[in-house]
Amino acid sequence: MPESKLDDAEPDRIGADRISEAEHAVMEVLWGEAPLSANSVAERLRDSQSWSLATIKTLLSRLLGKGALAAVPDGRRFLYRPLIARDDHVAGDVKRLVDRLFGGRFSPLVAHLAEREAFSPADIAEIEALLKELKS
Amino acid sequence: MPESKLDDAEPDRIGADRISEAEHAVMEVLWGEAPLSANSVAERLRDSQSWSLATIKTLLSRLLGKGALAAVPDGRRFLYRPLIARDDHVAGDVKRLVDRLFGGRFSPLVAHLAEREAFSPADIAEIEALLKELKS
DNA sequence: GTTTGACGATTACAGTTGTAATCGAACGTC
DNA sequence: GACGTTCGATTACAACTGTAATCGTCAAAC
Repeated sequence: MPESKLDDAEPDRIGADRISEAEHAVMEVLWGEAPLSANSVAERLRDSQSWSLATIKTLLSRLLGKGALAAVPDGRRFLYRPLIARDDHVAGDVKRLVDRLFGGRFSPLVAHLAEREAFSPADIAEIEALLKELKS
Repeated sequence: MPESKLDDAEPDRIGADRISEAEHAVMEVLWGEAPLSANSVAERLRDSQSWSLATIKTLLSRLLGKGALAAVPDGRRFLYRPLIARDDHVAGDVKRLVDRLFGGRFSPLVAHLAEREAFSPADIAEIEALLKELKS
């Protein structure tokens, strides 16, 4: 039998692994600016988190292991760069939540938001504009 | 100083603990029908999950520990009943996701959904109806 | 009344996550 | 060229999760 195309049957495709919350914070930095050294990532995180440099390096390693990052050598260190698009990752997370909480349907999520008064009038206007564009 | 109103400063309020994915499946059953014995919960889950009864009992215990369930004695066993409202739990989960992925703002989430073509025309109509009601 | 089930409680155990300390190799400094 | 510094890599370790097996006890059936 001929070798499969790298399409669906391959479970270890890029970005397949889950990204944890702490890891996400690291990805967020690199989605904003890349490639960066471990130190630079740490600098960018200094305000929002109080992690030791060691912790951040652990997270970078794990993200490498998960295939979420690439590391290109730069002298004796590495520069890290995201391998997965932020948008794809976000879509996956949102989908998992919607599957779990809303039976896989998206509009009940919006209904939920509406009911819980999460929308300001400005939000509503914004969303209506979005929808209008979708319809056109 | 007078005791705080049970408002924001109290971290160990009901439902404070995170509910994991497997636990959520159990809660889902009990949100649909309660109180139920461990066995009944297992029956309701037999289709969707392939967990041993022991596993489900573990999950029930953990949910008890987290304060998400109450167990009322019924003869020599217990009947379990949710202590947290599904809607509140969902709201918490959604909020965490929105905080993590969309800077805490909800409309970007809707924008994301719109961009990723998650909405059918029927969805769009539904959401527009929702928004119209919100404005009224 | 002793065996057999049915229950909850306790214990198990590997994988993930949060959070690091430590190790070993290379680099720059004096 | 020995010495501290700087990296990544390895190891650590507790909490949480997924997934059970086992234990002790009470009740039902003989």
